[in-house]
Amino acid sequence: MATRYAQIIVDVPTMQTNRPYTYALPADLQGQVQPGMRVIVPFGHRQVMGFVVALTDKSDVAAEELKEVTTSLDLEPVLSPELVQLSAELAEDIFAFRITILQSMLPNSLKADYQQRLKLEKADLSDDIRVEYLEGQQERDVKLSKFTPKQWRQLKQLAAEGWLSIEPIIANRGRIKKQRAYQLSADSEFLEEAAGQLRANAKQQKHLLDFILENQGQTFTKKELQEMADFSTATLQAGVKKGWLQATDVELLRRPAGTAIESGQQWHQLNPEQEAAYEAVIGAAHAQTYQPFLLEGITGSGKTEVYLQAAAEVLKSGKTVLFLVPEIALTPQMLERVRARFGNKTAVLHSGLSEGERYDEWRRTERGDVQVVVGARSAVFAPLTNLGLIIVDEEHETSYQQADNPRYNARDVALWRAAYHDIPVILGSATPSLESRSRAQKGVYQHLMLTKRAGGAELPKVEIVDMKESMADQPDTNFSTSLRNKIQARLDRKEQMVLLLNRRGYSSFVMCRDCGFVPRDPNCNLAMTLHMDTHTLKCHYCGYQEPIPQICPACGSKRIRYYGTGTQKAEAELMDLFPSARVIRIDQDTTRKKGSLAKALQRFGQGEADILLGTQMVAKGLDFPDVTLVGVLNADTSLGLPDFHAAERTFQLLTQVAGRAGRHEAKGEVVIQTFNPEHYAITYAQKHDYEGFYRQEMAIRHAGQYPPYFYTVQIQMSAPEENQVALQAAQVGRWLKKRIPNNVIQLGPSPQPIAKLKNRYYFQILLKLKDDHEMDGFLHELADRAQKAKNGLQLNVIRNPLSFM
DNA sequence: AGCACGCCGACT
DNA sequence: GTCGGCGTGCTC
Repeated sequence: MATRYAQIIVDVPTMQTNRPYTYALPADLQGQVQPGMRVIVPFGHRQVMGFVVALTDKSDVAAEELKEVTTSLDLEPVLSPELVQLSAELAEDIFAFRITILQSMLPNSLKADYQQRLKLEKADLSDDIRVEYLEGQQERDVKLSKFTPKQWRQLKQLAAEGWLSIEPIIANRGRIKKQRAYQLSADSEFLEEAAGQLRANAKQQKHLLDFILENQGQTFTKKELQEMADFSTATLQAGVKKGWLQATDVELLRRPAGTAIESGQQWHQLNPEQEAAYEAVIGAAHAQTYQPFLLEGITGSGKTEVYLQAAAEVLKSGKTVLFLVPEIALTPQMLERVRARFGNKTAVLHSGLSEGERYDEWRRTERGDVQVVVGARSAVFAPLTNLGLIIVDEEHETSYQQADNPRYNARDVALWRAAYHDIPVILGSATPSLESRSRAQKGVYQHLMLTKRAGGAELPKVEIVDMKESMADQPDTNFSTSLRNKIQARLDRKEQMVLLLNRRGYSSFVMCRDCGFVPRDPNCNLAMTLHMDTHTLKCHYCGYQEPIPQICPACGSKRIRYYGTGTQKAEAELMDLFPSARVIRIDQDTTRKKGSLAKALQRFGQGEADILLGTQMVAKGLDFPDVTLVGVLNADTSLGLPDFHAAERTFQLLTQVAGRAGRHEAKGEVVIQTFNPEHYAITYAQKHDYEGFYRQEMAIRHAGQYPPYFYTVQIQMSAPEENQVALQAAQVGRWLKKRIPNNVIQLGPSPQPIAKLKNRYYFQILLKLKDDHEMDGFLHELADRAQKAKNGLQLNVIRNPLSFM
């Protein structure tokens, strides 16, 4: 088939260019360029990178208007036909630019790096210009942002006059790490002959020849050769000269640290419930049918064992497995468990990797060296072909939806990919999202239940402490009498504890007792959080910080007090109450450094501390056998958020953290401190009753016309000027109102709960729809029009947002 | 995103 | 008269 034209998505993320452009393929690229490859094309007045998304043999653009593809960046496609197709549908679905999706499917190392190569052409160019632009060199590569437009104008002028040349350079950002290697000759005759001719005292060379004869035809890196036989560089070079071996470069794959690569660890016997779940999944896998399963299993019921055994079975048939976990649960413990089963066949893709490591893991996957990919959100685009099973652990986690553009939800992408490959997908959770649970109810997903804890361990007893009473008795402490006693008992028995406080920092805000002044940050207008270690007030949204005021800036009073409690303050109080206790604190502030979280958890796991105190991080995916007490210092933080998800999030968090206690022989106990002891999210968590919570919350969602009874679309608008957004949001609101059918509910425009962020003001309109896509046409039109809006207005359309902050 | 085209103010 | 300010529109 003649493939003279290529449809190309260019690397220009704007509304107007969000479609394929047709290019002619020069003769030498025909048959070479394939869909899924990156190419360089002339676009407007410059060269840009683009993705080939299709090849055609005729064009609907007049031939004289067509330009030719300049060159190809790849010899093999970097994206499979599956991912190319996915990019189109996903872009449409989440109102994102297709180029942005295509880029996020690849590791950063494969992103185009645009540079300009400046080259001196006439030696007598004036010195100050040479210093300014070339740093005195003959040739220099610089990014466009290196100089101002005015400087570029001058450079172009100089180029036009022939002083220097400017040539665009587009390259991959990442470099493949190469290492010197040697391929040994396989010509026995030639080698024997060479051996015969050696001088008697050429010991080293004799040694080398013997080695080559033993390992004919194989390739070793230089490092390997030197480790095995201690050949000197000179000896090897002599060998190369004589043709005994050949020097080449091999790709060096950087392996992330922490690899116990011993596959085939002992498998656990499945209990009847696990067995049933396993069989259902395997049945669908063998039948090669698309089937989503909701695996609802209480904490400690052995969901992971079901995942791993189903995965193993699928691997046996030669297919591959994609295993998604929330970033926060991607702990060394978890990876260890997977690697122990699948060893070298595993690739890990997560944000803790360096760019190079990430690229290498991606390439191992792409080349077919691995059969299992474990990773967080972005791993859903792993270049696995021949998929046999997809697993989404903790499917309710909101971190599966990316917080900024493109706002894809990895769980939904996983479902898409499973449908594409006609394979099963397991959505697992102890506390499924209402959306998934209700789909299971309707039979869209097959519902699988695990109701028993592995090894017969019991669910921990949960005590609720009313903090209104505790505070009345002893207003100065965050630790109720009950919790204090239980902590002391654990310390006496040398058992471990986990304490959850869902707020980092020292206290939540600072207020003047006399005039009520609360310091707010100038960018977001939010109350700032106190950080005692650095003696600053910080905004947790934009990172702004300033020193703690000694006197009130508003009234001059010295009576400035701290309200609310963060992890820092709780830690201080803990040390005060239990001076002998060894405490490890984990939150964003203590674990910012790569690997520090892993280290902290490892220390706790080895019993180097009694108490693990932290934010949400302590609730997810950790499994420490010796933890017999879990304390939630304040269960209300997430309950009070202005978001209809608040109860769901609170219930999920409490259930999860409660599950950390008594996972093994030791019996566990949980204490939940709260100002809302009667709230159903808390009482159902106390009873470990997901189904009860589900029924009640569904009734509330039904009454309020919220998901999962309705789909939602959030139209988010922002601008640097408050009255500008307000004005334009009102305009958008009127525009929509005229167009929505009467079964669609429109709320707003209204200021967002966090109305100012990073010097921009936010407004939103919320649409509630029965049919997810019925407004798509208007919404695309709206996004298109907004692009042309003035006064710095930005408009985002967010389908089914998981948070309204 | 760039860059040209095009229409109004302060300068050799 | 012209240089250059940045609003508008297009890129196969």
